[in-house]
Amino acid sequence: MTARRMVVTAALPYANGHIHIGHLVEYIQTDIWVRFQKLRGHRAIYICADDTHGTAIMLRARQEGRSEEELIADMQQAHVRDFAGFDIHFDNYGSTHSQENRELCQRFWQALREAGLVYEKEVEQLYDPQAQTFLADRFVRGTCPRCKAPGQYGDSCESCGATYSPAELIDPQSTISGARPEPRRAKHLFIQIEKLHDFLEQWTQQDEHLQPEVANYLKGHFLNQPLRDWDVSRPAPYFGFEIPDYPGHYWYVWFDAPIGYLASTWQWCKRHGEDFDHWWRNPETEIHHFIGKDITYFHTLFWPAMLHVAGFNLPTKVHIHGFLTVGGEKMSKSKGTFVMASTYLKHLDPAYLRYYYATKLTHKVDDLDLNPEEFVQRVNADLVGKVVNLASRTARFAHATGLSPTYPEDQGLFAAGVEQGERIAAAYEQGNYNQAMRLVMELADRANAYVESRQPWQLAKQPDKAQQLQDTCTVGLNLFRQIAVYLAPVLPRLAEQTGELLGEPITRWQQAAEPLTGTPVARFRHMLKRASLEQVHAMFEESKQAESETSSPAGGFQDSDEPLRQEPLVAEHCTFEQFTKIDLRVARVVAAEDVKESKKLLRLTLNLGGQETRQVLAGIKGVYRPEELVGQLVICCANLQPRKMRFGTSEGMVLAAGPGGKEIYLLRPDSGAKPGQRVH
RNA sequence: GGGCCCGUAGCUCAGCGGUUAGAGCAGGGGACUCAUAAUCCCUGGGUCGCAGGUUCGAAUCCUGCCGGGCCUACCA
Repeated sequence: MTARRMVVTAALPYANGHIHIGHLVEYIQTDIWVRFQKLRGHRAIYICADDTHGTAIMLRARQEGRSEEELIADMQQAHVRDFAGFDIHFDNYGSTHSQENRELCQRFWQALREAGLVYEKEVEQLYDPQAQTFLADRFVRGTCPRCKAPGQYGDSCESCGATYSPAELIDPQSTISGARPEPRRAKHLFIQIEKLHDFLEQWTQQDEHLQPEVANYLKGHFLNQPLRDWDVSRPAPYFGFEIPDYPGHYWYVWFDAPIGYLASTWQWCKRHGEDFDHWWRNPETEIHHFIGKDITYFHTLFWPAMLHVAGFNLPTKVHIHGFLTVGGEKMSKSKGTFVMASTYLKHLDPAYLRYYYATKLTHKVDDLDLNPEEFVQRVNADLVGKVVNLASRTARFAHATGLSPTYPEDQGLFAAGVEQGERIAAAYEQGNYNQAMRLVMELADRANAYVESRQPWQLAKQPDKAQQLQDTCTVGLNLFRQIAVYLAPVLPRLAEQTGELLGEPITRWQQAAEPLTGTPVARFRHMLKRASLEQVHAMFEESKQAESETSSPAGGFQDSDEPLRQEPLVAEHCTFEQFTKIDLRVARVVAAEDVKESKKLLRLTLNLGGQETRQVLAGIKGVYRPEELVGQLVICCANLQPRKMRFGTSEGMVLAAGPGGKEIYLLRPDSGAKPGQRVH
């Protein structure tokens, strides 16, 4: 087997937030892959960095009254600590705000210029005169020009799905300062990526650089039409690298972020006396990117295009994974399932999560579900019950004697395990960790059955069976060690403990094929505690509390100012007269049904007392089920102009708070209120 | 609106054109007691979302429908 050389990367975490268990899917997946490759004797380096540039960082630093550099340094420290807590080992963890990255950006830029792909164009963008910055679409909120829903983002309406430009919003507001943004024209630089269309068509569709579903997606969605030019510059103020030949403008964060992969590799090369070109400009070197499906576009179109033009290695493979759900649902801050890495570590062993993710990860883009009951049960049944138990039930008997001088007859179990090892390795290589874990557990099952059949606890009672006892334990411990080698990429600590128990560190895959004999066995020590559902729930509980504490104090309740930043207070007063024009009434939901064709709507029939009813189409399907609403009292606007919608006419609206999506909270009157009563 | 993915036992999933559809866990019965109430043996359970089509043969390929998730680029 010739040693391969590979650069392996995980996506660069953004320096605007902490690492959570969703992020960890990727970092653990990548860590397992790199550890596996190293164990197999290949030269693989795990490269990552903090992604530090962009408007969001600039604004946050401003808000916290410190420099961007301070902010990103702190965040990097936190990230590195979180990763280390999960045994995620990077060969180099850099930052996109590094000298190496600046130089490399310059190199890419020059190549793009020389290829004639860069041109200047004037664009109109909203500008916040108070914060003195241009506003990305998501920093602008206003009323949808089509359906008049308030509080919509600058690019599209969550309520009716309309898309538009931020300039078309009614009463737009900056979510940063609350000021009314004004359209301003500014010059930007664009890259004509369409000129590389043929190259990208080829690269994405050939040689399995991408999973088939991803290749299809790109083909059907982007490559079937001209590729739009990519806006890669941002006018000052912006936190990033200023473009040397275009003063006052900065590279857009997505331009310099992937270049950070190279910059971080370069740092590693400098520290180890390696030749950078050897790692990034050499057809023998494999480049593997692990990313989430949300950033597919950047890594499969822009990024190969940039590498191609600048003359660096193209990715050998982009491994794309899905998102984490918890209990079948999106992670939610209010439910406490949005768990930070540091919170997890306070309650549970990192090995649990590494193993659990491994049992769920495949080469596909599918989402991965963390089911709390299954999590506990899997970890306990597989790791504690089957694997660690093997050592636990044999090591004690072998402590006094050590292992037998020659490897005993074992009914071919060890040899079968060696053979299984090739299947396990293939599964790891393909990213089918779930399959690898299943194959390993088969071995553990067989090993436990072996111990059961030899009954070492009976042998121990009979002095004349000492040799049989030693032989049985020698087999049991060697089978255990074989498993520990196969699990080493997932469970590095277990591999270490196994090395200590049997006196030989685990460093090579090949060790699984070389039984240990005649060596001492150390005193057995617990390797892994059992997990409990209570711990998992305690973790969720703390995650809930953490959410409300993150914000600035207001009175004794410490409510977050996040909602206000999302939807700033309306500056203009309304007169009492204006207020009374809105006829708000208590109403009872007398019927509720699903509007099948719609993603969001429920059809509610409201009774306002007596025979007075209103049919209302409410966008609350994602949160409320029809049956739970029937009979409930709500507040409705009774004199709202009826509105024709695709599924019928809506004759009013029910009042609710929250930004939308899963966060919708219906207003309900206190007990005693009667349908038809007016709200004053 | 367009697109991508998924829908197989209670749960998580494997199988993706060829013998009576599999695994782990959960459930039921038994054994054992060395081990972190761990382990071992036996066992019940599925019209492979629905409807058509292609084929000697379909969970597996094609079409449509239903249900779920996600994406929809100058957003990070």
